[in-house]
Amino acid sequence: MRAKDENKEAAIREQAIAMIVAEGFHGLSMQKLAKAAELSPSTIYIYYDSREDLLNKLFFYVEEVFNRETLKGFDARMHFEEGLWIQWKNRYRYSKEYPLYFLFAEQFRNSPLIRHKDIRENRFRSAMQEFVYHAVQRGEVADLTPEVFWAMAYGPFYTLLKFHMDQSSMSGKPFALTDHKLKQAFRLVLKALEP
Amino acid sequence: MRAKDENKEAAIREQAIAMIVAEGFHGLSMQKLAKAAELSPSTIYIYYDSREDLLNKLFFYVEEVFNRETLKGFDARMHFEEGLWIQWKNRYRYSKEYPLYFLFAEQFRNSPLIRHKDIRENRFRSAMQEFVYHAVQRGEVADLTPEVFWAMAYGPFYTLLKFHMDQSSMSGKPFALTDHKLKQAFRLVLKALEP
DNA sequence: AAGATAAACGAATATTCGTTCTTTTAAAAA
DNA sequence: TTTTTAAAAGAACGAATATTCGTTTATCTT
Repeated sequence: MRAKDENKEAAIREQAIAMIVAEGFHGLSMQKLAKAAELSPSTIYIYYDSREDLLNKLFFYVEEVFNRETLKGFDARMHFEEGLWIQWKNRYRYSKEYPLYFLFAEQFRNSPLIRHKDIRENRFRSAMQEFVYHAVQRGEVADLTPEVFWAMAYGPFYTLLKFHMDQSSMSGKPFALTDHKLKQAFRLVLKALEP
Repeated sequence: MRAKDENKEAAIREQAIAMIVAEGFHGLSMQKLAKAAELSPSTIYIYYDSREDLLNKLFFYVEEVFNRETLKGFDARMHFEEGLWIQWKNRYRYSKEYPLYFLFAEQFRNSPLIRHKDIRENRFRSAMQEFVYHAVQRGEVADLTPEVFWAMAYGPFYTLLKFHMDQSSMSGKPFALTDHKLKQAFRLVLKALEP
């Protein structure tokens, strides 16, 4: 029997993500995708049951890469400052290495597609919860509702990151996120979160 | 001549926003919209040149309401703590009074549609810039890059608000944003931003 | 080398899309 | 009341949509 060409699955995935980032969900048609990935429309259906199945699998794949990259060098028993900083750096690095994945996930997260599934639970890892729990025990960080903590610890970071990715300009020139600005914001967040 | 029924324009607008929030941009078809607004597809084209024109006008309308609501009771010469708190409360109130508008705008903002236009500039009002400038002069707040300031001042707020709107659950039960949690987060933000 | 099997293809399917055409209707102007 | 004019309707348009069908092709097994 003829062997599956695994390159094709990756080609479909990468082209689909690129198309969605460039033109949105309605910009992804199976025929245009087939043309971009240089294969027949029907071939897509060998790897994915349907358009909806494709979208779901794209999201799960991207989320998997995100989780892997985000946990690199991270340990739940780290001191708070070190652990949170690693999280920031990992997420920042992820957005630079996989910018299309990042933009795709943001688009997905803000679309109603996600509401029809129950994907959101996994977003916040139990490793992070454990990390925060121990840091609170050690008196390294204020004891807050999980959502308030998350909002303080990551809200500023993601706001900066999205400015950067969208090349938003608050005044004149487009914003570029530097290591210095990232560290500066991090210090402010630490200040807010000290017990 | 026959008079325009202005109710129709509003009906089209509200139904379109509801459809987009419920099913995404590709969930908005002119024929389904016509059915939902109880009129003929061709009637839509009396009020809007095309589907794209409709989407643009929806966004501008929603942004206009947002700006109006957000500036209520706000003055650029207010003291920093009072002014920023009014901004938080106004935006919170807006999200409660116009939840569909809020969700629509979030979806629009994270889609590539917005990249094809140049809408984003207006997002951050000059009134806000003036407000921050004076507060810095008076030594009420740290002097930061606009983007870093914005990320600190609004990042946590919007993260909380989106948890609330999406009914995300970080742990067990769905999150509900209370006045108390809002005030708590606000105090933490003030702490981070003090000079 | 021959046969088997699934990958891959490209054309064809029915449906839905945005938009326009033609006709009817209602209200303002005469 | 008659005329005029644009609002509103609904059927119809071609183009594009997701998916499937029948056939061909490549590679593994025998």
